[in-house]
Amino acid sequence: MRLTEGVEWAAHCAVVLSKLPPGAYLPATRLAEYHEVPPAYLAKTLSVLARAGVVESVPGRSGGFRLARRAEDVTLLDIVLAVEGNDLAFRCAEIRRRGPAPFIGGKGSPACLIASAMWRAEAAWREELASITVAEIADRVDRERLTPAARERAAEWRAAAATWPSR
Amino acid sequence: MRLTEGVEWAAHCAVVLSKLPPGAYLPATRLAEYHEVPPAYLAKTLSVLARAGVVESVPGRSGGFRLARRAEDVTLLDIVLAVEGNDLAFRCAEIRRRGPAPFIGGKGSPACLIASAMWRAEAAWREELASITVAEIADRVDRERLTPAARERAAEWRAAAATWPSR
DNA sequence: GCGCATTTACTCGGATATTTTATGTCCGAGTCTCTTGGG
DNA sequence: CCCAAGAGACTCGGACATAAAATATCCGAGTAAATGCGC
Repeated sequence: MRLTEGVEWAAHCAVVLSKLPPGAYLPATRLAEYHEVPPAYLAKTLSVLARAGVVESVPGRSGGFRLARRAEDVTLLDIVLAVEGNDLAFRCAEIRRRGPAPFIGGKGSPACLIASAMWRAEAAWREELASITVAEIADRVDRERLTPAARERAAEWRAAAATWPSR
Repeated sequence: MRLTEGVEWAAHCAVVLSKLPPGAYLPATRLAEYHEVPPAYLAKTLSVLARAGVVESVPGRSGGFRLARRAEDVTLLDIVLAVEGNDLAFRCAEIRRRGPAPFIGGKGSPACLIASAMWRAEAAWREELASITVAEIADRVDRERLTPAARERAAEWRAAAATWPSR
C-alpha cells in the first residue's frame, strides 16, 4: 500500500493557497517552483483537485488556482480523496463464494467479515484525516515551524507570484 | 491508494489454516483451489507470509503451511503488514525544505505537520487492524455466516486436503 | 493624449511516452512416500 | 514376512515474463494583458 506523491504536493499546495488574499490566484508553474516539483505533473494533480471541487481554476494569462472554499472547510481527507480517488483501498472480491465449500447467500447477505474489518480500519483512517483542516495546518506551520524571517520570505514570494484576474 | 489482492487471499487462507488440528498442514495448491486463485501466485504470497513469521512451511511431499502461532495471536495487521510490507503509505519527501522559502532545520527538527497528520491517520488504521484476530474472524464466520451444511462441507474438505508430515 | 483592434504571451486542460509496481508463470532443490527386491 | 534401498512424486522457494498503474512530458484551446495604430 502506498500513497501517490501527488498527495504530498497537493497538501502543501493547499497550505500555500490558503494564505492568499481573497481574489488572488497562483499559477501551477509558480506552485511547482515553490516546491521544486515537475511543473507539468503538478498541473495535472491540480486539475484533479479542481475537478473534485477542492480548488478553483481560472484560465488565461493572469489565471491560476485558489481554494474553492474557506481553508477551515477543507480537510486533509478532501485532498487525499481528490487525488487518490474515493475508492476503498481494500476491494473484496468475494472469494468466500468460490471453491468447494462456498458461502451461500444472495445479494443482501451480510458482508464478509474480513472485508468488514478492513473497511472499519479505513473508516478510522478517514475519520482521522477529516479531523484536520488546511487552516489548522497553515496556522500551526506559521506559529510552530517557521522563523519570522522565513515567514516574511514566504509572504513576499506569494505577493510577487500571485495573479489577480479581472480585477 | 490500493491494497494488493494478496492481502485478501492471505487473510482468507489464515482463517482456513486456523481451523486445522495441531500438526496438520495445507499445501499451497489446496489453498489455491479452495479459493479459486492462481496457485503459483498464491504460493508466492504464502512464502512472504512465512518469511514474516505469520505461517510456517514444511517442504517435501507431505508438506504445506500452517499458522506459526495460535490464531488468537495473529492479528489482521500482522497479515496486512506481512503482505504489503511495513513501510508507511505516506512518504514525506520533505519538500518543505525546498524552493525559495524553505523551512530551515537540522536533523532533529520537528516533523512536517502534514506528514504528522498522515501518520496519525495511519496509526489509527493500524490500531483498528491490530484489534481483530484471525481466531475472532474464524469463530464469527462459523457462527454467523455459515450454515451447518456449509460448515460440515468445509470440515470434510480440510480433513481430505490436510497433510501430516513426519507423524 | 485617448480609444480600439490586433498581436502576443501566458494560462489551464487533455492526449501522449516512460518508468515503476503488481500480477502471473515457470523451473529447480529438497523431502517424504511408495515400490521393489533381497534376506 | 520384514527390512532396506532406490525411484518417483509432490512440496516449497526463488528466478523469469506480462499487465497495470504511477510518473513525467508535450502540445492545443482559450483568455487577459500589452502593443500599435488611427483619431
